[in-house]
Amino acid sequence: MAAAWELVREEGLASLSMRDLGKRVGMRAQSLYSYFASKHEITDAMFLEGYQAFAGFMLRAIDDEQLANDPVGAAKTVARAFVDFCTSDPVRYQLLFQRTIPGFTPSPRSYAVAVDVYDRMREQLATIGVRDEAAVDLWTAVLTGLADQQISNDPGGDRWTRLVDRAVDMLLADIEMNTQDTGEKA
Amino acid sequence: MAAAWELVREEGLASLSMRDLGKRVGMRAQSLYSYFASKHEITDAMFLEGYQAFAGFMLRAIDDEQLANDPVGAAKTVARAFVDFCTSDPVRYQLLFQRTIPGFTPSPRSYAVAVDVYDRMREQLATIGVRDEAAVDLWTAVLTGLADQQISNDPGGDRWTRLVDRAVDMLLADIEMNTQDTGEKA
DNA sequence: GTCTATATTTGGATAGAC
DNA sequence: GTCTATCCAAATATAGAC
Repeated sequence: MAAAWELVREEGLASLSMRDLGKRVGMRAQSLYSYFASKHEITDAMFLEGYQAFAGFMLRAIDDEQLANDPVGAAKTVARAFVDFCTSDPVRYQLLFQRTIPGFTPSPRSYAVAVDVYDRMREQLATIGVRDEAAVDLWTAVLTGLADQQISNDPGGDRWTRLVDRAVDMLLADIEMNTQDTGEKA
Repeated sequence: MAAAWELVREEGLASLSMRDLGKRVGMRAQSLYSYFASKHEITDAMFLEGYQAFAGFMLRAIDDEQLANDPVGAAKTVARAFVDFCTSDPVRYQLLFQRTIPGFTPSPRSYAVAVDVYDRMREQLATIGVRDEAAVDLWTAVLTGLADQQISNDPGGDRWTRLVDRAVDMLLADIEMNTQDTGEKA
């Protein structure tokens, strides 16, 4: 798996081949079939690993103390964690969030894990005040947009990532304005 | 070219092959080389066509009257035009804005056209009040983010595109707050 | 578990006849 | 301009020896 990640970071997701992977780990491509039944299984394992890393990274990002004492700061911490996760590994970002690998569909098992991770992310967003569907969708769009522009147009730089805090202030102001206050406690 | 667009919309950008394209236009793959020196030339021509369509579509989107009488409405018109252009043809979006086609790099000539189009877009953004670099970058990130989520997670629907007007209000409020007013006229 | 040998498919591209 | 014939390369995958 480590060799596979190395390779796709060097050559791109679409260029991963059994031959290259075999060479990288010091064997023939055919020998890999003792470990994975197909190339698809390898990609699927990477997909799964990526989502597990995502969940771990995001859940470690904030602690209860910041959440209680500094909700806006907590929101920024979460947002920065998300964008950092995306930009730190563009190929992983492409595999997890863009799905542009020709012909790849995650297995039901991996897909289920991904869905579960999204559920936990939604819970985390709720804790920082991003609750209703439209707010979640806008939050997601803005942060993936920043990550995407950063990766596409200024790889390795910070032209877009440095806008994350500003974007969070913008989003929170918008959410406050657009949330129908029912007068009840949440 | 029309057949090539058809094919990539059906099968994806990466799956475009000379054989398929030949079949679609009623000839052998080899005969296509009378028209294009290579497959790369075809992709490059699509890239160029895409940017020309983009420029035409965006420049037609607003008229001077709306710009003068209703600046916020004009901003929304421009934003909607952009997102509509992106979501109306996901494959073209991928070719023009995502650059994930394995091995494709636009020719200098096509690239120059793309750069020129971006310059004109920046001028258009300036007319609706999006002027300094950070504002342009944030605007771009938010709208590509919406388009991207729409294409990836709700193709054919409107879960994200319906947030465009709200996003523009959000952006304009943010830009007004973050622009250092020098006290001079622009 | 790893190898060699091989099957099979796919796709870009060229040569040369007509 | 279009065809047939062909070359070449890359890639997944299987069979079977060791």
